[in-house]
Order: sequence, then structure tokens, then C-alpha cells
Amino acid sequence: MLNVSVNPITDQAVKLFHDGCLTLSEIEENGILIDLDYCKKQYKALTNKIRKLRKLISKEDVVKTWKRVYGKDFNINSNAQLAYIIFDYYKEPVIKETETGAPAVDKEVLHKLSKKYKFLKYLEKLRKLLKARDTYLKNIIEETSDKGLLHPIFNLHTVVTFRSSSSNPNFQNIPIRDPYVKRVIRRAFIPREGHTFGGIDYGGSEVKIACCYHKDPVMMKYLKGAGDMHRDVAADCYKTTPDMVSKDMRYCGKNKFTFPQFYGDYYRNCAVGLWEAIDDMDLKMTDGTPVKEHLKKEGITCLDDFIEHVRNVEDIFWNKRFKVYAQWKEQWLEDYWKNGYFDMYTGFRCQGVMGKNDVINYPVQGASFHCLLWSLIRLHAWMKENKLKSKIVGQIHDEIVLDMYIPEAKDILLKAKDIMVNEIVKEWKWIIVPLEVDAAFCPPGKSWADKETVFEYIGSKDEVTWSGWLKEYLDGGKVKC
DNA sequence: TCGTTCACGC
DNA sequence: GACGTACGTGAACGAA
Repeated sequence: MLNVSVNPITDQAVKLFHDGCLTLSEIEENGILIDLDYCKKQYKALTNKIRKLRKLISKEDVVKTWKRVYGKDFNINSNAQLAYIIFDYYKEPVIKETETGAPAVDKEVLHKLSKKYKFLKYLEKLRKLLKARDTYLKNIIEETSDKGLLHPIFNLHTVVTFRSSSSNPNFQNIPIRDPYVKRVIRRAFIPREGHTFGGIDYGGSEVKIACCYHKDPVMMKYLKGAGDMHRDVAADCYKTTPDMVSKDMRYCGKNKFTFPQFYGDYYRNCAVGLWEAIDDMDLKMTDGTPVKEHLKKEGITCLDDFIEHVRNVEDIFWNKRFKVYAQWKEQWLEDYWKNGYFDMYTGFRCQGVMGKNDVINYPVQGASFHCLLWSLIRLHAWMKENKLKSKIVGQIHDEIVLDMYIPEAKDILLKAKDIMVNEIVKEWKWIIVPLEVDAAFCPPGKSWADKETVFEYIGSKDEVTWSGWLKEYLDGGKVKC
């Protein structure tokens, strides 16, 4: 955002960033162990797959047309050429536009057209493989030292909200959602001998920090452990009762309505996302009834009906369910318009020209990261004091990433929990909701691709749970290290 | 060299 | 009543 500056205005804020800077430099120095042999083999394997896919594509009829149009300049990687062939030459109706008004050919568009054009199915796969090879594997290989260590950079001075960023390579956007790409890339990150690789993270960090600002009593009740917000909202979205909300429906309510709404999205976009998910994910209710069938009975038979319905859901969401949150947003905005700035709880002032959504989101995003940074500094200091073998090796906004010596696991996780949920609320009295921590690490001898939940702490229940391979290890079970 | 588009994360 | 996700890094293309 242009013309916006954020500056520390308290001694604590300055100290947080000084200490953060020093801590992050030591974390960078620690480095992450990389399985270079694997990387090189996988790089070659991907190259082979890419070559085969290119060959398959070259045999499709459309390529003859494409080559006739572009001659030797034919380029399968050119979005401009692809858009021309699909929307001008084949006269497909435009599905979505880019910012400049050109027809978009992103993965959503490709996927919709891939039923009709087989070469687009291949192209979807090709883009995925190219991304994995050229953005991730290539840089991991290039940046890894002779000792097999990777040292990503963590910056505190680049982001307008005073979050952090990472580069060379960016350690904060390693694939995790697509199961295939996740495995291909994360398999490269391995623990040191006798260690386990993984992370400890804050659960629902931004929702909780937002709640500290708006103090909405309904939200507060949810966060203190009464009821399930995402299930209740999903019930509204799909016009049913909470007990009929399946796991997939809850997921959609959370990721296609609630979070977008918190970030400032509006009902039309949300409705389209929720509607398309019904078919894409084959949504069914807990009794097995397909969601589409159910909506039909409720009188919703097309997208337009559904948009109208979601408009009503949005109204309930902000004007009934979370009305104090909505009032806070208005007041916070008004104060910004009057003063020309606002302050984060953590002592940073944001001033300059900001849009509505920026004013609401910046203080949450910034302060949320500052909680992680505060905890990171203390955990790192404690590990140094006690001369632990384990190393903190990175940070991903609300997660501390460690290469952890397995015999130290229990002490570290309990200490991290103590810092992240107990010590921090003593220093920052503005944190008025219980915090949550969970940890996921790979079993001995495995890689980051195999991380599994081993520890959870639910603040509202004041309850610690050990699970997975670590529970077996701690119980004296079969896990070998 | 730089703006645009795409794709990955929280 | 109109308007409307936030924050990043990095690759590739293609016009300047």
C-alpha cells in the first residue's frame, strides 16, 4: 500500500524488533538440513515428467492451430498466447478477467475448460510440475551449502503491517495443500541425526487477536470453548441445522465464508465459492443427503437464489451474530478517519492512506505476528541458556519451526506452551482470550513431508494432549530413534 | 528493465 | 445504497 508507514511508538515495540532481529539472525545461522541427493534425483525425475507432458501436449490437435498462429514463437508457457487461442480463436466465452480486463487463464479457468479440452488437463499438470521444480527445488538446491544446510533469510523490515517476510529461498510458502507437491518438496527437509523436524504453532491466531480488539461477546464465548463457530456458520450458509453439518460443509463455511468475511470480502464472492464447492467437493449432510438436494427443498435451485440467500447469511453474521464486532469495525474506521492513524496493541502506529479493509486487518495481522515473535525470542533464549541440542531453524507467521533433538522434545513443547500461552498474557494484558498451541513433527527417520500432530494444548480447557509417534515414544513404546 | 500474470504460503 | 479479502516472494513473458 502506497504512502503508509508503520513505526514503533513504545520502547517495548523497539525492543521487540531489536531482540527479534538478533534472534532471527541466529536462527538463520542454524540452518536447515537438506537431503541434497534426494533433491537432485527429484529434479531429474520432474524434468523427465515435464518432458513427457510436453510431448503429450504437442500431439494434441490444438497445438497445430497454435503453431500455425505463432510459428516458431509458439510457447506453451505464454498466458497471452493461450488466452488468444482459447478465447479469440476457439471463441470460448470469457470466464474471468485479469486486473487489466484481459481474459484470465489461471488454474481456476483452466480447470473449468479442462473437461472440454484435453490439452488443458495436461497443462494444469505441467504448470504444477514446473512450479515445483523451478520455484522450489531449484532454489533449495542452489541455496544449500556444502555442508547440506539451507539458510533462508527472515526479514523484519519489508512488510507494511510489520509482519515478517522470508527469501532466498522463501521459507514461508513451501507447498502443503496439494498432497503430491507437498510430498515432492517437503521430502527435501530432513532432521539432523537423532532429531525430528517440525513446528509449534498458534491455533486460530488471527481470529483470537482480532477478538482482543473488538471484544465481541458472542465470539468470546466461542473462543472460550462454548460451541463451534464454524459449524454454526456453515449451518446458516447451507440453510440447515448445526447437527446436519458434515466435516466438508464445516470446512467450506470456514474457508469460503467466515475467513473471507473477516478479511472484508462480501456475500456475492462468498456465495459463488460456497455454491461451486457443493459440486466440486460433492457436499453431503451428516445423514447423507446431497446438499444440492437439500437446498432444492428449501427453494434454492440456482446460483442467483443462493446469492440472495447468502446475502441474508451475511446480514445475520454481522448484524445479529457478531454485531459488536461489526460496531467495532465502524468505530475503528471512524477513529482512523478522524485521527489519520491507528495504533496496534503491540506499540506500532500505522499512518497514511489506507482502504477500509487495510484499517481493519493491519492491526490484527501485525499484532498476531508479534505474539509469535515474542514467543520465538523467549524460547530461543531458553534453549540457549540450557544449552539444548535442538535448534530453532525458521518461522512461518504463527509457527516456530525446529530441528528438535528427540530426547528434548517433551521439555521443549511444554516450555513453548508455557511461553506461548501463559508468559505472554502476563506481559500483554490486552490478550483476553485463551490461546491454543499445537505441534506437528515428523517420526524418527522421516522428513517434513511426514509431520503429524504430536501435541495440542487447548487454552479454554487448560488441557495438554500428546499424540502420534511422540506419545508412543514418551510412553516407552515402540518408536525407535 | 519493469509491469503483468500466475502460483505458492499464512 | 454502493462497495468490497489482507500480507508476502518468485518465475516467466513480453513490451519498452
